[in-house]
Amino acid sequence: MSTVTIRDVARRAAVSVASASRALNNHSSVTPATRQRVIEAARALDYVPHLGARSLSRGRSNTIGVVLPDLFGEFFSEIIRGIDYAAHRRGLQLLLSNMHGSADETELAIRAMRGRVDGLLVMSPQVDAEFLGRNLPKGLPAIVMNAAASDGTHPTIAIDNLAGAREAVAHLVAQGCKRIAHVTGPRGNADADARRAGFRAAVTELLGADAGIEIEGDFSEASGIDAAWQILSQRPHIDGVFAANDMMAVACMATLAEGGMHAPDDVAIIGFDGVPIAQYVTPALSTMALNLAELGERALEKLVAITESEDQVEATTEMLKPELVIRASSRRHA
Amino acid sequence: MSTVTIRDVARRAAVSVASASRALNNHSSVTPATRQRVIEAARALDYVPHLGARSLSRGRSNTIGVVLPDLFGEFFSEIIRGIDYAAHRRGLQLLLSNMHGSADETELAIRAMRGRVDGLLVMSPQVDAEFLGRNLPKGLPAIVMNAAASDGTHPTIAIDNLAGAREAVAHLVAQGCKRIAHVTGPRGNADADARRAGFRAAVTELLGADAGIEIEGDFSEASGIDAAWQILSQRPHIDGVFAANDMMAVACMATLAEGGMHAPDDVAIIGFDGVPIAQYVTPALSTMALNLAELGERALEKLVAITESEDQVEATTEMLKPELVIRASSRRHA
DNA sequence: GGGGCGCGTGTAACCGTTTCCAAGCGCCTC
DNA sequence: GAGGCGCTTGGAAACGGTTACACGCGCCCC
Repeated sequence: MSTVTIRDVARRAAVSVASASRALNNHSSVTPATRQRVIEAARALDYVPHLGARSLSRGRSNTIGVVLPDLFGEFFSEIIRGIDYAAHRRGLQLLLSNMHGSADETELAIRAMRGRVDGLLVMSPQVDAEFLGRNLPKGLPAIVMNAAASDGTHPTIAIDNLAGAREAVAHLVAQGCKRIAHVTGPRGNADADARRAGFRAAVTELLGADAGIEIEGDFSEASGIDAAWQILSQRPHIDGVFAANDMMAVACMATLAEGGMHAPDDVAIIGFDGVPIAQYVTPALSTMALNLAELGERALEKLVAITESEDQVEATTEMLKPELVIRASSRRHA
Repeated sequence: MSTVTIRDVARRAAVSVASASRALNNHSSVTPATRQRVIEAARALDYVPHLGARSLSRGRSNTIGVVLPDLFGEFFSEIIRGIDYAAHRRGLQLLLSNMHGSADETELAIRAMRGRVDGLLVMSPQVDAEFLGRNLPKGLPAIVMNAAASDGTHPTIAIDNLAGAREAVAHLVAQGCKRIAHVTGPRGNADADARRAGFRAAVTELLGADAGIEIEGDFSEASGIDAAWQILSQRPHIDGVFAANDMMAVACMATLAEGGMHAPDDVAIIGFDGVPIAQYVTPALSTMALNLAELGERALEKLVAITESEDQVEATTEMLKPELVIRASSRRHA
């Protein structure tokens, strides 16, 4: 074991551990001579401070915890990238936790963070505000990303799913679609539910309630394929598809093409999220684009801000608005 | 602060901290009655153990550190997913570090792990074995993923880039390609260098040295686009492209199509890595597929194995062989 | 020339757990 | 009835750092 402690360093430099600690941490009031001796001793022994011990005594760890519902796919990897980028700039480490879609595990994951992180970034679209309020440790700064609703005590950064979904539908209608299918996300998922609600509202308003049909999906590639088969068998024919995420949109579009329905001429298709893959499929996928890396980055910055400010933080809610990106998959030659 | 410690619990249950600790950890020899009292007290106070303190006194953290060169793109997110999957199964946490492509940061990242992790997973294709040998803490179990060469003391899991590149070229030749371009990865990157070497060897052997040209890339989307412009301006025309990763292949293929060179008829294209996106582009991209999630998973399992076994571990090297996946982008109607 | 002040250093307490060791206690056995 | 054993419990020492506090010393200033 690289089990050389600060005591060894102190002994070799012939000073007390206090001085050694001070010298190594660039603290005030250490003679240049002592500092030099200590640093040399540390180098000679190849001393590396034990960060666990340090954080125990300092009361802070320079680490922030990230609790995500999953690690699968570009959606989350983009968010992590944004978080990491901001964390790196501030010299913070990331402790990652994945609750694999279950509320029990969310609770577990959150508890496992106690005493190891200075703050928490929680994204958990399937638990509600009440749950978070009950489980988030009292004194630990936390940012809730994209929750069903704010619990009223933690700042929140959420995606404006409702507005996004409405805009997606409006776009399809503007392209001339008369009968639109919505491939939904899983029930109970806050994002999915909000997108569904936006779809319903917009369709009812613009075309009448009968013009919209919902096909149950779960954000997965497989469910996008299933949805395509259902669409192919629909009568009268569907001429517009709004999928609750890009992954389903991509898979659905490819499968529809196999079945003879080609975008954009036979059917206009739009997704949600704006993950990188969307621009490489053929035809390129229209989408309600989110800057997920920025979402992660902003969440971390916000967390740092409340960590550093002493005074009570107010539970503000920031909204991230999706941006309509029109590509070939929904562009009608009108 | 949720600053209730085990002392508070002990006091409320009217036992010593020792007994409290034993009760909470399901230790041997605590009366059911005491255990009950302690557990109730803990619940009443909403006690959550301070894991930093625990790991200090226990000498293990139930956390493993992951040092990656980057967090960008599907390549790494797939690896992380695999690691997470295996870690989750064993109740381990993940401390993530990103060295942003620099050797200095690698050193920093590794040092920042001391005292917080029980083992290390290091992937760092741009540093050599000597560097790792110098920087990896002596007593800390570590697995090197995909390094230039083993440092002889740490077990290694590496990708068989050489064989993969040869197979890719052989496939293009079998499709009738006579003049093949290789869009390379960045120099100094072990994976990139090995793929380049494999390309050279295979081209020379199968078509003669003149049949191959190398176009410098850096694994990024942008460099795939640049490469396409160079290919479009080549005389005589290139009829096969082997890109050092899928991202460049995808971007290159799309740009070539804009310039009038369509795969697979005008040019056969194959990538490397087998990231998910490859199957959704049009035409679907042929690739040398790696099961990256499995790579991550195996690395973690191996790490756990050496962590648990007392005896000296031998520095074995495991090879992950890429698998040729033929899709439309390289399938000639021949 | 003595009191005070500032500087550098050391001693020891502390962070929150776990765990070694010793001690109390009841019961069985010889 | 005493010795011993096993079970439960508590005190205290770790783990490896940081830091409050005290202390010695040289200097300046009145």
